[in-house]
Amino acid sequence: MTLNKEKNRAPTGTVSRTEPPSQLPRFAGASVHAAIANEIGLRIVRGDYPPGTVLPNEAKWSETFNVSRSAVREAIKMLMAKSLLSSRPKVGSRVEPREHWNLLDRDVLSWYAMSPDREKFLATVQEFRHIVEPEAAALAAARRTDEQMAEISGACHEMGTATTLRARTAADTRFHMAILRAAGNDLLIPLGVLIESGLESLFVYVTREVNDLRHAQQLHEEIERQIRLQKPERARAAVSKLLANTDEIIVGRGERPQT
Amino acid sequence: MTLNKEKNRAPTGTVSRTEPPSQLPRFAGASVHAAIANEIGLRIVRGDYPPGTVLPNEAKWSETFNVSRSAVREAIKMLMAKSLLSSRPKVGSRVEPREHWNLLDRDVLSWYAMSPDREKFLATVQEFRHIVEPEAAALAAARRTDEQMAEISGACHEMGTATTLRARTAADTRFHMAILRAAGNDLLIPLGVLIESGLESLFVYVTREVNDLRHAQQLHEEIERQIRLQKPERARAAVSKLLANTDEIIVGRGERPQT
DNA sequence: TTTGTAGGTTTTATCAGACAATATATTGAC
DNA sequence: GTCAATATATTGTCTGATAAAACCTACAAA
Repeated sequence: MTLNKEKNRAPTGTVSRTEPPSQLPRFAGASVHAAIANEIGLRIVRGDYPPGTVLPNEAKWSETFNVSRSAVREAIKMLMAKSLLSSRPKVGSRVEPREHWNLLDRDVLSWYAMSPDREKFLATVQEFRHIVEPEAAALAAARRTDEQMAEISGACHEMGTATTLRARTAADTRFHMAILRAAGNDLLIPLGVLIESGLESLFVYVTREVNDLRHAQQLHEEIERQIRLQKPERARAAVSKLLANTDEIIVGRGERPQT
Repeated sequence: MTLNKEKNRAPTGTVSRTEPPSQLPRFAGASVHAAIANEIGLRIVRGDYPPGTVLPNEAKWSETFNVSRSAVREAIKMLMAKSLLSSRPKVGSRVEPREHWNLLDRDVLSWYAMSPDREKFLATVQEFRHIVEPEAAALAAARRTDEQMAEISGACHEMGTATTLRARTAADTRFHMAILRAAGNDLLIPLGVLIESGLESLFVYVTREVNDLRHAQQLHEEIERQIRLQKPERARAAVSKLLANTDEIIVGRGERPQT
């Protein structure tokens, strides 16, 4: 679990036992390079290294985390793949301007959600949902297959019968993702991570009142119904209504998060 | 430029001069690992290795491309960062289901655009633009700063005065990206790659008639005007109209591409 | 003074070969 | 047949060396 294996790591000559432990946050089963990518990525998104800045070089990371250069390199390659970095010989790894970042990437999004301006982040995600989801629902109403409809209805029903808030949120996520899939445009699929991230943030923020839950459930069922009846316009409107309801919850309680 | 440097690559004992050259497509200045990531990524998106398939192992790639294992590993890490792959010891690198792919990534998108179903790809991109851009224009009309407006107007004007089709397309791209930026939602920015990709595909497909160009220019100017006048509803409508016009061009001439 | 050019230096890029960790496959015991 | 121990193949990590690229410096020439 902990890094710094202290294996056969005896420097030639003197044995310096003064090097700092430098814990690298690790999740179970996650590789070292993944942990490093997470750590550096988080620091970049968080703003520790503003765009244009040159990161510490490989050797430096290698010694601060007590890992090999190759592990660091692989981590850096991952961040390059997400356009957070670009690196060239002699010049080092430079943080790219934020316009280049792939904000819709799952990891980048999660780092964003962890950064100080979490609240602004949630608002941005919510607004984005307003832009995309009503239209997606309309398309879903027009093109859904029976199989896709079953998935939507199933998730909606699970939402209603879920006993824990966590289970409800999970079903909620499935519901909205199923709609995206039913819309029949492949490019909508990656946006599922936004819904996931948004609902998860919401989950942390609020514990809803029973009345809120009842009302929200009705709004969801209305969406399900209109997609089932294949009414694009009404499905679009129903989603807009649901999102407006979520907006209220956010502005109403976002002030006092319960983290 | 060419790979296979044939340096001090003399195997112990016999010298086998029978190994195939195995050219790896390289761009000027691109590193080996980047070239490998491109090649493997393209093959995956193209469908050579369907989701669920296990890729050849590191050693195999290493010898087919005549590069070191580390170069291959770094390439694979990049593809993992885009969720095209996941890999575990003993089992190998397995292609992830397509729902996991980050389709909105610049590279993945470009691989998609190179794959056989290019036409379907273009249609999907175009439809996605219908979903997002009208709303983005409405937001831009409501929130643009004077500086952002100058950028939009500038690009629009350049479109009108461009002498080559390529220059026009470049200005066109800038125009739409500027609108996305002016909309004031950071999550819209990464969608710029879609516009880029879509217009570029379009560029390959059609050489427009002069009348088409004149009409398209008017439609763009109408968008510019409504954003300048800060009329969200009219801006939204103007973008829808432009996209509908583009649709016609695609269905009208998409049948006979001029590649 | 300015300009060009040749080295020197720092950093990433690539290579090679070893060992560790892990998940599957195989074998053996009961 | 079931379960546990062992073998095996593949990625993960480490080390240390060399190559290539880009910036910096010093110096020479116009």
